[in-house]
Amino acid sequence: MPVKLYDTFSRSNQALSIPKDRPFYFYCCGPTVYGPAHIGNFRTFLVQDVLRRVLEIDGTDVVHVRNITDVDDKTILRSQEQNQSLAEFTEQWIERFHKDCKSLNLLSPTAEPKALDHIDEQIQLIEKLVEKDNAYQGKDGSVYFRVQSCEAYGKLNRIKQDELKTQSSNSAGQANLADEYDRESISDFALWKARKPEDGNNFWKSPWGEGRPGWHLECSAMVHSSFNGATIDLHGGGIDLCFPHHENEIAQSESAYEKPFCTHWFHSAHLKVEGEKMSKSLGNLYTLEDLEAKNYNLMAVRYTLIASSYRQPLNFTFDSLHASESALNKIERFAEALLEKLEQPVDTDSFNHNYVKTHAIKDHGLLQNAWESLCNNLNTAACLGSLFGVIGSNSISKMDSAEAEELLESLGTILYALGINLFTATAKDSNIPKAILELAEARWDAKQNKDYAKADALRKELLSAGWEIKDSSADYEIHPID
RNA sequence: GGCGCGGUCGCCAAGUGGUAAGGCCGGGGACUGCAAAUCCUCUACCGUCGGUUCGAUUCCGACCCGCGCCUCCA
Repeated sequence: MPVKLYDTFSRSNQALSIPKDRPFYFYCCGPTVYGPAHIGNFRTFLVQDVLRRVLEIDGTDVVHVRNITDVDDKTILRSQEQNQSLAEFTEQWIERFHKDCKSLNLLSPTAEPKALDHIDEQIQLIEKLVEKDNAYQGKDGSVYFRVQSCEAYGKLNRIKQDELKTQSSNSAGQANLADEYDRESISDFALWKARKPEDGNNFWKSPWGEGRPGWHLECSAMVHSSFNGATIDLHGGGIDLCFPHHENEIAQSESAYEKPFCTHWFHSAHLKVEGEKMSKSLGNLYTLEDLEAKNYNLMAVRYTLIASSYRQPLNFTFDSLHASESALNKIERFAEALLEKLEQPVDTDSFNHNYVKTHAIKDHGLLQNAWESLCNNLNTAACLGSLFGVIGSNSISKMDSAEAEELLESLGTILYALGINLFTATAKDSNIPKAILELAEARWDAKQNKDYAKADALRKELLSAGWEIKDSSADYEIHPID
């Protein structure tokens, strides 16, 4: 089934063209590693991850490259503040990023090139651009891309060059004026940034003197080297990268190599938190660590971040996290019921291993609609809607073992596409004070002895101490009240 | 000013030219000593005004409101 995706370039839904003679080339702009990634960053990476999974289930061999930007103003500045070498500094955040990716169940990219490992290619690219007169060295020693030399500049964002220049006159453009004198045109952007004192030891040699690569250039060079100079099939990133970053990538690559840079463009919308734009000052730049500290299941975080349209801004709220937890729970009950239908019942612990994977199935059975929704521009909301429709239809009550097995495979495939593992919520390991444990134990004893008055009194006492008791038939649990 | 997105039940959110999926919350019920959990069950005419049409929430136009990018940013 063809996978359709909204293509930013053509501004329309397009069936992705899958090459027949080679894998599908998918490049994503990855993180700049100057600190922990926040959930907004992860939204983009998660959406890309789901797309990749859908393609793979569909039988497409995907080469997924996601770079790491390990040199820029922020990484340099922060490393110096920490008295660390740039490499030392970025290494810790790369590790942290990998850890976070793992806990969100993101598949590892096929390759993860780092900008600093590709300085040579970047210099070669600049040389090419200088040679072809697409670039020049400015008065400050930096090398700039001559936007005027690229007729097609602006085609991704549908911006006209003459409009770009006039932008300096409006409020948004004011900041641009600062270093206008260094370059020919306000819209020219840096390919190579000349060394400055504040860069410390962080500079590299180039034909234009010491300095460091510009951000836009890094991606062009890494795309080129990662895919051996081929035109790539899909390029992804947050919507904010659409301009100027991706526009600049196109300009650099197409000017230098004289062939189309990329066929489809894939941008995901941003995240708000509790209705507000994420920002440090508002204290709402949540990291996974923050959410874990609040005892949220990271699978619910994943669910929240992928459950609605990736093209729409998403308002991340704690309400939505709770809703996701409940929804996940509902899916778990459904899976559990299916597992019980099997002739040789499988316990929930092995569910993910046995079923959440790429089954080689053509027919998704009851979940065919759910699957088709995913293929239709990654419509995860409709997919989940179909899934819950099946869950609510009570269709499993009459199922035999074989039918349950089949549905489990379909379910597992859909969950794999979404990257959702079930039954991952770990018992919240609160440190329960001894006194509370004793009270709870006393209450349980009273209940067993049918001394309900005493049991209820103890429950109340526990409640006022901030602890809640939940009974099952054979046991009880103690939870702190939020 | 330029480019772009959106306004659907209390919240979140799909969708279609023929009278609107789903999730959460809430109400009712079952079950349970109670509570929790679980299960069953209930609730919308789609921003405003025009137009096209046999018929529009879905197409077109205007307007109102909200938002993003145009500067580092997933």
